[in-house]
Amino acid sequence: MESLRPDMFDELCPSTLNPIRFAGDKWAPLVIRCLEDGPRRYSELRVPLHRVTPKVLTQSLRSLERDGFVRRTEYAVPVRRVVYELTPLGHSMLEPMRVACEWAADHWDELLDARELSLANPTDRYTRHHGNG
Amino acid sequence: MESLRPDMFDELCPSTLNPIRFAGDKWAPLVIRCLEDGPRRYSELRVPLHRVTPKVLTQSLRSLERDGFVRRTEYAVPVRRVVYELTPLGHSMLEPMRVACEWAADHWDELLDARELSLANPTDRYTRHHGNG
DNA sequence: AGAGGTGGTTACCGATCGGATACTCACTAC
DNA sequence: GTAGTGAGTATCCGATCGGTAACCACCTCT
Repeated sequence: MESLRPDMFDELCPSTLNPIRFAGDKWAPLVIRCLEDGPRRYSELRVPLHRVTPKVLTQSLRSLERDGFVRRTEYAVPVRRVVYELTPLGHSMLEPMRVACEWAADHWDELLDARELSLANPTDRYTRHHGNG
Repeated sequence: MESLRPDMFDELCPSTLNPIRFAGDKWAPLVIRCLEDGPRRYSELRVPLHRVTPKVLTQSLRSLERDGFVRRTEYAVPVRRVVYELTPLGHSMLEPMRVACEWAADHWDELLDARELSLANPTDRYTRHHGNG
């Protein structure tokens, strides 16, 4: 299993633009993708998710744990070590996520074009009554 | 094309529990499903979405329009009539939404069980140090 | 002229979300 | 006994979200 690259998510569009969201909060889908290939330590997750503060990452992990997508295991020896891994339920999310990613790959540009277009021509819908019509 | 029933969404779980979210805001996926079978008027949408206030519904529709999922068409005669319909891009969302709904149908109970279980046994993770051990 | 319908808008409000910054506790290695 | 590491917490803050309540412009029908 390869280690997670720091630029794993650098190419992604900001998630506020994301038209499809899974499992709770903003970062949860990215966390799930990090765990796709096997268990990871907290500090490992922080590498690709370097823009997420520890508080927020913990929140996200706790929420995923509560929902049964992720299992948290703590080892105390020889040094403190906490690993997170997908449960079967978590794995089952990968399929719909894959479909959604495929959708995004196919249609992302259309969406962005629509946004730019609507920014360029704001619909001036209810200002008609200012005229003398 | 059948008219939309008022109880169309009554059986749905509150959307805060929804592990999969599409296209922007809270109500957007429901709006898309309302438009699945063809164009609908604003007042038609308000029937199944009777728990959504006009402000919020309008916001949702505007956002879907900006993103190119929905087309808004206004007719002034003989009475004011505004219809909303899915664009091809909007239609293309139905497929990933279907997959996500299938996922939910198959795994919803697991998720709810996990939640109840974690509510019943809150993980008392960092209170160990209160003891004498 | 007034009632009613259609498709909204505006102002306000509380809750939640995500982020910034700083701090902590347990443990190990030196 | 001090420094470092791993895995977080604590506190504060601003922005956004969703909701309530009230209002509005336009049209048609009677």
